[in-house]
Amino acid sequence: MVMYNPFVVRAATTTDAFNAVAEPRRREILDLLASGERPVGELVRRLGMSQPLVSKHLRVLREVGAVQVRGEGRRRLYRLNAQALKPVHDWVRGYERFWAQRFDRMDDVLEELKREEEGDGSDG
Amino acid sequence: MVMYNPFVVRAATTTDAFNAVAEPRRREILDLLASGERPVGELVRRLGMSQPLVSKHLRVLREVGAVQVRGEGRRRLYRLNAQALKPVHDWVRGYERFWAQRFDRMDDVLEELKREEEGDGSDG
DNA sequence: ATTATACATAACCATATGGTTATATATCAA
DNA sequence: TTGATATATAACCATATGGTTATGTATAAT
Repeated sequence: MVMYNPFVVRAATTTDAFNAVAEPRRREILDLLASGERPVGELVRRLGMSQPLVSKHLRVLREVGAVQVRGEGRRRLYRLNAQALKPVHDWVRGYERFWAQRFDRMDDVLEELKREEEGDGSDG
Repeated sequence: MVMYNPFVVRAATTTDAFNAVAEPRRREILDLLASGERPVGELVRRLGMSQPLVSKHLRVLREVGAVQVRGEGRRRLYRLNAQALKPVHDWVRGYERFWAQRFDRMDDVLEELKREEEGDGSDG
């Protein structure tokens, strides 16, 4: 009879690449930085979010290493550090075979289609 | 002078594959289901989490389509539906080139190593 | 020295989240 | 019918999160 401690220190969730990337606006930021180093102000303008919000998201991204900063005058230039996203890539790549498989095994494809047609009927 | 509405209906965050996958225990569940259909009880035993918690996570996974259920007697058999993870795969794949590049451009590799050595020094 | 710009932080708020315990519901066994 | 098993839900709680409006801090411009 295992006891499940309540409220035990919850592992901070924003502290890994998966969570950093879970937030759509952060993905937007990364997508923008993918084309090159950018100052905060430009992100603000191009993404249409408030400056503090952009800064907050950038902080999260910085903390997981997905971006790096460099000060230039009064501006801060952020650049992508894609290495930090590799864990996500690696993990999800493990599932590649599942959608590749569909083209290998015809009967699975048919089963799949049949199921999709029926709907899963599992809600409620 | 754009006004940023406060507290405008926040897009439910658990409602897409990215967020479903951001939670480590949900990844564990998926990883387990990758090897085949499993009843809830087995997930509970193998993962050592409480039954209600597993059910809750399964619900989230179900809602984003990452798993599907099938009732068999009093048990509910869950199986992976990896298709739902494809958006994550597709997105992160866009960044592949960044770590592939490291082997193409030697000077970038060296720069990268130097930076890693120094730490990013961007905190505070 | 003063003002303006660019950005980061702080303080705050409503809501979402992960977890718990207790309970309801459906099936199987006696 | 009664009881046990398997799972889902409800109710609840502490904390994390995304967002806001100030405000602080460093650099540039006057």
